[in-house]
Amino acid sequence: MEYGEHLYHRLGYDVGKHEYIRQKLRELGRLLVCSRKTTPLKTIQDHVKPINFLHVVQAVKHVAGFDSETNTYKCPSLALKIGHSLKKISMLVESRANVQSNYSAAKDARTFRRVYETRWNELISAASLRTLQESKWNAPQLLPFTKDVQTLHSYLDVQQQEVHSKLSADKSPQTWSQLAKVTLTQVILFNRRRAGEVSKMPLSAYLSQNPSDPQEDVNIALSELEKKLCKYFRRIEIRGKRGRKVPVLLTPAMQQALDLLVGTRQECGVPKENIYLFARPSAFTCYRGSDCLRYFAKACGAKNPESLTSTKLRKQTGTLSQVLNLTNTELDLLADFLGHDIRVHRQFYRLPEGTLQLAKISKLLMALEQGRLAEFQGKTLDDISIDPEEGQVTSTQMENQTTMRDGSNTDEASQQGPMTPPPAAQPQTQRRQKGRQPFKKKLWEKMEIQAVEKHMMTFINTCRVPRKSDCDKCLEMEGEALKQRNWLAIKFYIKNRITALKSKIKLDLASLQSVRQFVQSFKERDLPLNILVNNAGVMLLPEGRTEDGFEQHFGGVNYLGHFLLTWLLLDTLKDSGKCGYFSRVSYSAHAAYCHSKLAQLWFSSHLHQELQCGGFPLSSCAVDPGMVDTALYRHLWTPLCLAQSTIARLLFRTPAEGATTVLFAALSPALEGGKCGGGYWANGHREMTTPPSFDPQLQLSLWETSVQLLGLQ
DNA sequence: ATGGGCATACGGCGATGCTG
DNA sequence: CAGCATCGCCGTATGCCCAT
Repeated sequence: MEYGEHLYHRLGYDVGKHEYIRQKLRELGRLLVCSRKTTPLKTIQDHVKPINFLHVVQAVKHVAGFDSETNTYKCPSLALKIGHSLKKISMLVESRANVQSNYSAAKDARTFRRVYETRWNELISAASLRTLQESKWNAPQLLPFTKDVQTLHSYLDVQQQEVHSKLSADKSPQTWSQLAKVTLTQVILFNRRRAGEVSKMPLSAYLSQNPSDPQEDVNIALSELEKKLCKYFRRIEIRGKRGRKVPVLLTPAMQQALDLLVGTRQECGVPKENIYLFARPSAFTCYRGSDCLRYFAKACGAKNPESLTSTKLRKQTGTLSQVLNLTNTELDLLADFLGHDIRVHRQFYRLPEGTLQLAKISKLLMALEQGRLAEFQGKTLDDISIDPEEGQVTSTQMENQTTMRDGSNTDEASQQGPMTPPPAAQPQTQRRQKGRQPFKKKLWEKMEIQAVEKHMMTFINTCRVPRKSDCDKCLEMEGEALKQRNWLAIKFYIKNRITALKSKIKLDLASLQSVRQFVQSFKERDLPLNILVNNAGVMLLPEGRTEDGFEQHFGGVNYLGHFLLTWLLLDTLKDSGKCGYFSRVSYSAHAAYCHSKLAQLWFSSHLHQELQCGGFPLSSCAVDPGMVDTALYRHLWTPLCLAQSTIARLLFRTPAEGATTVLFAALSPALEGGKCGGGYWANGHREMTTPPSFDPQLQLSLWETSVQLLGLQ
């Protein structure tokens, strides 16, 4: 209940949002019902206690129809939404407990949230999101045929004229509603607005529209062309998503129809109290745009009416195909461009959606025109303002029409906010190139660096970029020293430190010097080392020697490099207590590769024995990840490469699968204490290897040879 | 009534620009 | 060139709303 109240206080001012609140509560209700049936949880409060976390996960999975076999949900979004709600609730519970000085309860709620944050993704959202993704793969987007859209347009035009004259003669509610529906559909289609928004357009919005442009300052910024367009179309503004103002353009034909509709409302039995422009006679509601659109899509005889009703497609093609007589391919091209520019715009300009759409299309059309736009600008202005509605646009007129859309769009765009790019075509593209602001560079003072290091050293050492909250915390604690910086500066500083660090600790196993350097810089950082996975490797390299003069497979990447690395790091490993040393063994017909792997196996085995004798808390084992499809095979010849890429999916394991065995060996508690170490692991369990790999004598001699070759001890 | 879409904010990270 | 600062693109989380 409290949750509902909370929502109500936030959103309750708007009756339209009550449905949203109800919906949230219903979701929780379902969860609760399910929990009571399948788990010991009885109240919603129980759901935000950390002890019950796993029960909650169970219940959510159940209510969302989780299928453990396929790892998918029947309704993934429900699971996600419940998660969000639970998080909110835990916060409410915490604040309530705090107000009541019930600190243990508050702590419980906090703990729950922490558990939630770390585990929810893994247990619930990951699978949900994947389910959602997958369902999208399987449902290819339906694109409407250009022709269908055009059919619909002309059908609507005809209908409108017919019903219009009919209504003029016979003022019956039926005819009125027909005209209302037709016009509604036209408006939606032409403006590619959300059907819901247009349907709910209030009568007052239409009546109060001001034909003379009310915004003088905007007017000045417009070109002649754009001014004319403003006069040609009438624009009214309605409340769209998030209460934003959304413009709706009306063509003269629509205006006529609407005028008639408004004029005959009373005669046709529309109640005065009905506030909607597209009202239902003898009711207080309005027609629903989606219904009308669907109906006319069917009625107009389009080949593919379903795709016409789809929001997405209507959005892009509605206006375009009416104004431009585009062929199918051209339209596809447009869509491509649009798809790309959407993101660019959205991220850079952060425009409200309505504006964005207009700006997007204008930019896209400009790109299409490649600067030819200027030639046509103004020249054919009169043509455009006279009959863009005819629908029969000749090919030579196409550019002109384009100009027109551009004009009207930028008109809208420039009205919406200061962030909108200027209407002119050319500057817009160039601006992006040189868009970077000049900045002042402030050297990081010693004092500042110390202050940051004091708190953020762990981030630097572990190569993790701190989050906003981390940076804020640091700022708070070192407010005095860091008053010149903001959180972003700290983040960037640390990020740069990390990149610098990374470039220093690059490791090339083929170069023994690089290995030594790496170990030195690693030791300087004074970090613990618990697990060492020697996993790099190349195979089927062309004949060659490393810079130290060894054969590539054996001397470099696959064996000696690892040997040296492990040798040098052994101290750190021993200090850090526990260690798994792993060498991978992959099957391969190629001799050199095979031998180097065998060498690793021997080394691994011998190392383990040494470690056991010395009584160190370390173990070492060899792992075969199987034939993993990675860059390991990149040295295969090209034809083989091709074959590999297609066959790979059948034969090889995915990298993730291959990693499983390695991870198992690295993390499994079964390997602690070294009793089980030294073995050879494959497919998640211990396997025996071929006899030569366990010949102690051979192992020892390899060991000694390696030590000699590297000049150790 | 209910599942899903969509916009947005935020965070991560490689690439890249700018300045001393 | 090193070191600071940004950009550009992507993915995830979240809140609101729509379409059926």
